[in-house]
Amino acid sequence: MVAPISRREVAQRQDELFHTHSPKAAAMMIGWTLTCGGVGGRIVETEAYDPSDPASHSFPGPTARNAVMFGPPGVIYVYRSYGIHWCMNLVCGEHPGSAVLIRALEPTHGLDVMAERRGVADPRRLMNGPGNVCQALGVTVAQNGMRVDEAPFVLEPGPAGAIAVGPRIGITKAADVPWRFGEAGSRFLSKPFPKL
DNA sequence: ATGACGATGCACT
DNA sequence: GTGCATCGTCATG
Repeated sequence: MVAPISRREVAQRQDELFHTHSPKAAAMMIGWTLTCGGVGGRIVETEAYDPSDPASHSFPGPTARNAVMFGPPGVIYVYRSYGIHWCMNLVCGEHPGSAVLIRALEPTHGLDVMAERRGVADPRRLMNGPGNVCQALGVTVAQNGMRVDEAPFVLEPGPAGAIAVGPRIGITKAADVPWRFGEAGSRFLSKPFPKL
């Protein structure tokens, strides 16, 4: 066991994260632990979005849906995907309209709860994709705009292995921008990273 | 009022 | 690998 990190240092690291340009923040977040209501795990896959990026929800400017992306950093932006799934981002960056999509977690907390919510038992399938992450954590639009550093959320730094980088998934615009990040070799990724 | 689209996941081949 | 469910959001009339 490692000595627990102080409350003050957590706040310091969070503040740094919240104010880092999203592609760098997305890489920094790998290995951090995210839970909601005591349920969650280690972040192993993220994607960065930025207002200058045609693939970003913030690209067209503020609307009712993306409003929280343009507010203060450190809050959760939740949107509905394909009419079915919820996906969550952490708003963070050097300027408004930047966020990091949480794509996959390695389950560490509340495995039983997640298995029931997801309807699957395999730990590798609990949070392997942004829609599944939200289903496992119980996150919906009801959490849109909530701070990630306050209940029911907990976000704490943690160690990570080598970081893999690649193109983002499921987008057609700016599909070549390498703003997908993950823990290399993790068994909990939504998809493997393309080899170099 | 209406239509096109999508930062997905799952069933199926 | 392909097909598709399903609906909020936004652009248009």
